[in-house]
Amino acid sequence: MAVGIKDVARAAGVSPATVSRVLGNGPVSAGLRERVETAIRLTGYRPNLSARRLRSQHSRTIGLIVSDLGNPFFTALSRAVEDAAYRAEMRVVLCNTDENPAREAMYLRLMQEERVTGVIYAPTRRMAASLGQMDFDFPVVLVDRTGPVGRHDGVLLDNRDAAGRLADHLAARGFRRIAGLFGNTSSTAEDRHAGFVAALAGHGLTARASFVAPAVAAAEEAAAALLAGPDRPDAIVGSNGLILLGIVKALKAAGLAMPADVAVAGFDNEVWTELVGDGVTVIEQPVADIGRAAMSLLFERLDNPDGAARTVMLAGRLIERGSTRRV
Amino acid sequence: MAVGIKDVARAAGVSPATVSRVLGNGPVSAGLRERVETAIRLTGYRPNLSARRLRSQHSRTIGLIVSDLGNPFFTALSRAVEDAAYRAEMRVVLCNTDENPAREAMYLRLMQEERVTGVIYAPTRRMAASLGQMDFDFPVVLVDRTGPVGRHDGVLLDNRDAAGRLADHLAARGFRRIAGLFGNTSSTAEDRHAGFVAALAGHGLTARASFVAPAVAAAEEAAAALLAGPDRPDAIVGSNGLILLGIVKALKAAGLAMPADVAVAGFDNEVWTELVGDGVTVIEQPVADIGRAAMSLLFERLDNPDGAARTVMLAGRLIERGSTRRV
DNA sequence: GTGAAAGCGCTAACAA
DNA sequence: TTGTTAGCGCTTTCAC
Repeated sequence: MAVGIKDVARAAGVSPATVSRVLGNGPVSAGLRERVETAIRLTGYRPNLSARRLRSQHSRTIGLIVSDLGNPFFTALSRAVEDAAYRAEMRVVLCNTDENPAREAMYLRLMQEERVTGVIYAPTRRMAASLGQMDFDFPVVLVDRTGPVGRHDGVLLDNRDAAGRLADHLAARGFRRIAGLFGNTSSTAEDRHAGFVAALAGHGLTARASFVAPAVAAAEEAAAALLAGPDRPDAIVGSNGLILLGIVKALKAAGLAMPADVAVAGFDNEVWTELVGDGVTVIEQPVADIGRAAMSLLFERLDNPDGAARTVMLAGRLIERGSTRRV
Repeated sequence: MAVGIKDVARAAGVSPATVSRVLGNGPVSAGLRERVETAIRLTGYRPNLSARRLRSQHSRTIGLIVSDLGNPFFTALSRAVEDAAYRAEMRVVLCNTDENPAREAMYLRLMQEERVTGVIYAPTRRMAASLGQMDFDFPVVLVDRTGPVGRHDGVLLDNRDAAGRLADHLAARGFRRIAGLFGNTSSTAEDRHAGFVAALAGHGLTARASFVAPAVAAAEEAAAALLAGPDRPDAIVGSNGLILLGIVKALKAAGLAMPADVAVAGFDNEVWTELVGDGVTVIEQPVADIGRAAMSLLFERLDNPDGAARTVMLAGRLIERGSTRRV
């Protein structure tokens, strides 16, 4: 059998409580502490986290529920969150929903059963809608996407502004028949769509926007249709890194050049965007800041459960590259 | 307070044991089962997994320890593992070590404290070496990288063969001054190096190989040095997706064309590889198969703890693209 | 098929 | 500072 705290106590000639105190940095005299520590080493004792959590009634665990770990934005986010958690001596359990509401519901349930301390969560639009009726025993901080107003803390990019800047940039460069492909699962894509449409309208332009599954294949298909159809756009925007990738693939498949035939721009400064052609113009998100901000909000909420919900909004940065050069 | 099994029992007019049986699909009469189920719904009962695990002495949890979630290979792997786990009604806890042995040790310890059922693990070379002395209370299946021989089950790509195929391909295409950049943290990179060197020798060629940190920036730097130095190679190979990316970036920064100035090839069929220039020649790994195989090995090991250690080796697939076209 | 009782490994409350 | 005791929420005997 596994060695427990009692075995250690026996080996050190102390009571289990003393061992527990050593483990938890409680008040123990130096002499006993040392004896216990050697006993721990000798016996190869490993605490049983289930027992500890059950008894102590706190899990020191935060859940991070993201919609797609294949999206580098979320991998980067998870790294930031994990670093912050580690500094606070917390564990993080990482959950990947694949934009699937059923999986979101499952993980949300799991978080309750694990009795996590708090959750950082990027909900699909569909789940965000039901979030209003749900009750959790832990604080939830929304990242990247919004939920019901005033109910949860959140941190987001200023999506309308960023999308507007993208639109302004294209208009300024002389593009006129501008299309946009937006994700159909997130509030974020909606916000980007809204900002995009509004900004183009400000230039007297009408946006041709469609909503697609936020995945490479779906975006590629939609972009291909756009390129093959009548009145081919002279610029296409993608609302996240995956969609942008699909657009670039479709262009390549159609044998069209960027920006000579069609300009391209979008969100997320992924590594490949500076590699294809003369680079793809993108909005870069301050991912690490987003992660840190989410953790801060979570910790503050734990300290002060009854304060008003807060939303932190961060600005994106436009990186101009060859894909939107004036031709 | 949270509602527990006793509250449900009281609400249903049964004993806690009966509720537990309903929860665990134990033998309960249809009538009572229904009463309990409605009581569960009414009370909003959520099981406490810590308590359940403590009492039942099994966690139904498998740990997946990967070296870099920013590497699409591992994101894909985690998806495959999670799917298989889900089908077996198991949870997976996903741990990202960033190729950092200290983090590996931490997560390995955590897995023990969580009393996981088993672990699937991609160790750095450094940790793999110490793995021989370590003892775990659960089976460990190594993926992508080897450990001490005969000690753990494992599933790997046939790395020597795949690297050899890459070398053969380059030699056949007429490249002669061939360099390779290999990761310096994994047995896998070593195997690829060995296969590469051996195959080139078979063509009477000498490989110029260097080992670098398996990350984009480090690879870019090393590739830049290679390109700027005397006797510039006419082909460079990268031992994983991240390194390959660094090489391509360095070429771009140096204003060199692919394959006109330098041919490029490597491992991992990441999306961007078919996008830059006329595409990059790569070895594609059967990631999903690797994940599934790892889970199978794990489950079989749980059934049969004392069988001999097994290693499953899978073949890679060479995808020829423009980056190695004969010029 | 059902309930009563014990106890998983630990920490917290209380006493000394 | 240390030990004794109780009990976290659940599952698993064991009896009936």
